[in-house]
Amino acid sequence: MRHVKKRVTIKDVAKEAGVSIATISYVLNKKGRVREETEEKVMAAVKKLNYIPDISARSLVSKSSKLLGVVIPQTEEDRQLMLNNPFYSEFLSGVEYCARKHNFQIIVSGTDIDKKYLDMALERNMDGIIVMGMYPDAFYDDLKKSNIPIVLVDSYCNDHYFHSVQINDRYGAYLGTKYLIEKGHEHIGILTGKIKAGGVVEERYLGYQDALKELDIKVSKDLVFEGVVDFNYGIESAKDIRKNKKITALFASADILALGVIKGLKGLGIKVPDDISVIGFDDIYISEIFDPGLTTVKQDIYKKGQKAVEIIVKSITQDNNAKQEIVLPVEIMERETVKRI
Amino acid sequence: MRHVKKRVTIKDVAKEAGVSIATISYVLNKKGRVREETEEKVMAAVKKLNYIPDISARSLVSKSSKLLGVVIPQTEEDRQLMLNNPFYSEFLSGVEYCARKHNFQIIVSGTDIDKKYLDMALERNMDGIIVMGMYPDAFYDDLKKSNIPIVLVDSYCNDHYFHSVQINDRYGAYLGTKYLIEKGHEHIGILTGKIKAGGVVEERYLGYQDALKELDIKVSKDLVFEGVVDFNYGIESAKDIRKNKKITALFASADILALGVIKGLKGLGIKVPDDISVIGFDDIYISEIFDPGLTTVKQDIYKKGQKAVEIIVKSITQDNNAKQEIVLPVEIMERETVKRI
DNA sequence: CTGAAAGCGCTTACAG
DNA sequence: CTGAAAGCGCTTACAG
Repeated sequence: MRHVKKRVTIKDVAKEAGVSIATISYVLNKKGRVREETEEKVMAAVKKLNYIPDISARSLVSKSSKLLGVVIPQTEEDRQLMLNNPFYSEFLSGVEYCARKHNFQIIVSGTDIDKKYLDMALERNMDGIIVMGMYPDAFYDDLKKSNIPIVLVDSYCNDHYFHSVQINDRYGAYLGTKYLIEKGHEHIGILTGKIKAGGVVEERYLGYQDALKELDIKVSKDLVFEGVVDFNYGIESAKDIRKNKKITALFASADILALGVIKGLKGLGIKVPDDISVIGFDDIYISEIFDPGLTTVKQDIYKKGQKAVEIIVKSITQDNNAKQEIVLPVEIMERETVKRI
Repeated sequence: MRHVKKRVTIKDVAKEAGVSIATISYVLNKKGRVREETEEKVMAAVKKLNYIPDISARSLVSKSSKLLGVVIPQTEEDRQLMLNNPFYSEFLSGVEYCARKHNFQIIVSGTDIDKKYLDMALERNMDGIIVMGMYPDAFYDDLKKSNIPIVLVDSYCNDHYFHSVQINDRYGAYLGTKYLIEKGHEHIGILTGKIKAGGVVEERYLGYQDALKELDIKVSKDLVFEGVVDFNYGIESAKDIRKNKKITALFASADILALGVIKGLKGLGIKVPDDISVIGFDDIYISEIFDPGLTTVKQDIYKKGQKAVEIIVKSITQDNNAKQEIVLPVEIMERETVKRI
């Protein structure tokens, strides 16, 4: 073990300033019951000794840690953070920046979706938890047992016990699919992750169906390409998509899938948008970068992160524990991957 | 303020198990001086009461927090985390995963590069700090004052006081440029971020020069396109690059720049690799995704994160404070953006 | 406006 | 093998 330098404590400051430790604490916490003259003495001593408070000690008595937990989904195979999907990176940027502005720090982690995560939150006296994505019901049950403020992001967990930030995924998918229809397409495939009850993926699938039904277009099973939400599945799916010669357009329920399938299609000699049109969902950063620029259903990912933090900050500072549910807007972002036919 | 549930403490467990709190602590910390029978009683009580230790309290006495700080560079304009550059996301995934395996949690943040960050590290009793990127000298001076284990990643801070993980950027750039030369190119431009003394960007610039000099190719100023390391500068630079009609190949000192310039060039009707060849550096995740697949100088970003954590873990567990400096290998990853001429 | 003191929940010599 | 007790560095009633 390395040698630990002796820490300058509140006692040292008190001695230096010639006051009690209580006074130091009052000044530092701006309780404002101290004479200006005393305050100056204290601040001088703090500066002189380069005093840095110990948050562990503070947290031990105040029960507040200025720590926010951020749970990011993991990839299925190797349980790493899903940060290779830029959607999560952008979200995280928003969270970090906003947290920093509010003097919170964030602990980022994946979780094995068991009670362990909650234990960690409790161990650390976390002031709040931002949970991104869907987890098994048991996870939410555990979360509920704590009374740490929790905001669920992109969760269709039916329980309205938690704060939440989300978009209307179903409506967004409807918009995207309808956009394709308006461009003259009738045989529209959907490229999607595993459709599980109550998740974002299912909602987007339903929105796709809504649009087709509205126009009396039959929703047929051989239009549905269901796999994993990652770039590789996008590439692989191209082979299957090619088999259905009727398809002229694709609604990809995530940009990362859209990007993958465009590459896969190209490998097969099928051009986007000349042969097949593709619309994505999310508007991640690289969708604009990508060539061709991806037409997509845009949501403000960064803002999502920001709002999640603000909800927690508000629920900590304010007395009322009113549940906050925010639904952010979506819109079509037209670029180069959809052709009118 | 929300009401805080009363916490189950070590005292409660002690009472339940009919032993002293010291014994509880010994069992939990596996100090192994407790009878098996007693241990069982303790574990039963822990389980029954669902006891969760308070890390703040533990940290207060043990001076160890099981917390690792991770400093990620920020964008210049808006001071957000540079997570839109996938390079940093991938690195972060590596760090998080490895930290989790070792029972550490990570606090991710940007920093305003002043003493503040160090203060935070001290406040939190962080067990280690992973610093990604280059900062002004003063920052390192501050870091040195603490005696928290610190590992510098991709820093050419000359001070060998810190642990470090890096690659040989100069050699990598040399390899990449030489690859272009071997493919028959002579007029090779370089697309780069701001060349500052002592940074990764400068090293890569030097490596580019090394390759040209070796072949007696003149390093001329009108081959250097210097801007910001982001996608947009890549796009914008295309206009300038076009002005130099002789250029047949480009060494981009970061994939994100390569991707941008390919798009920019295409907008100008210049095809890659048919009209101009491009090689990047880093091999970020989307370089493979990108169409055309980007030929690049590959480094193992994920492993970089992993190694950084391992160094810290080792320096904490082991007594000796031997400095560890790891240099990871680089290699050419051939894909579709370089043509033989 | 300021201070003495209790207490937050742990770990760790020390004693037995 | 186990316990009583001190102490980590703070905050916060309470008293004056």
